Amino acid sequence: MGMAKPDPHSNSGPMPTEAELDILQVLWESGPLTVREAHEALHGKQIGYTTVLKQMQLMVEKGLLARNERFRSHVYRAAHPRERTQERLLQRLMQTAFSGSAKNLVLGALSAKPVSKAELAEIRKFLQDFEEKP
Amino acid sequence: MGMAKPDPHSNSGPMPTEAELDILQVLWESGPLTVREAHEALHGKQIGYTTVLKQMQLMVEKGLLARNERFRSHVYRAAHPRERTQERLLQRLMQTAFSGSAKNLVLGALSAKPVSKAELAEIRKFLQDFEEKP
DNA sequence: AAAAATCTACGAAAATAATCGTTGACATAC
DNA sequence: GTATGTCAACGATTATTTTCGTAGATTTTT
Repeated sequence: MGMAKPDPHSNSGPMPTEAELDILQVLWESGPLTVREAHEALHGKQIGYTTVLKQMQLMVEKGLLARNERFRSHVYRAAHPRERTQERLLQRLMQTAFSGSAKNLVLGALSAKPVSKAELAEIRKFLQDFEEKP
Repeated sequence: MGMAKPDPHSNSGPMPTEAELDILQVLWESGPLTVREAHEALHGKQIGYTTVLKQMQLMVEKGLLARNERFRSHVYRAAHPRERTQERLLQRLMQTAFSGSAKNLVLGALSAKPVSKAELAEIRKFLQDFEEKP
């Protein structure tokens, strides 16, 4: 029998798409926002206001965002904490591109972009805590 | 002025999609294959033969695969080494989900899946080499 | 050599993602 | 209170991805 692979999809809710991640990103960074505010935060992307609106409405249906309709301008927030979503995306990438190897993913990430000394130190500290309590 | 962000898209060729990665995966692992062989390697996915064929043909057009037509059954191979593609995918994920922070991505990966002691050791060794020559 | 199997090529459908215009409700400014 | 601006809702369009059926060429089996 083969090992059962962890399936990041089957967990609650769908994966965010590329465009959806742009929106989640600003919500994670700024906290709850109206559509207008989110649209402004995304102005670099050259996206129409109604596009962002529609996208955010769909994301509510998908369970990616939650919204408060108490005010005339609805206020949207990410339905899940950043870390949880990041983790699921990593699981998927680990499966689809790294054959499930966390080690290779980590090494790849370290090669993909220069990391500052301070950050390297943090990573090593984390590794240490990690080995101490298995 | 803001920093110019590295754009993993602008590099040569498009990013592989989800289904395309399944195919690349088997080619990276097994070396060059015919469509039939690739299809068999993918039998767990319940995909039709012509689907895989078409997919691989499109991937040649996109520059993701190369093929040798010398034989009746064309032989396909990945156009780029695994590491290169992995790196580009990581760059993208780092941008879209981690605000560009390699450190957070690495820490996330370490949390996302338990890593064996041996692998942790490898990672630490890599980190060490890394700090020595900056 | 006829029949069956195995390929590629091609077209097009189905599914998913991203985009925006228009409308009507409501609010604010005049 | 009429005009102007802002908003959510909805429908539709376009682009991209995934899927497969069918046809025609070539090889293999009988």
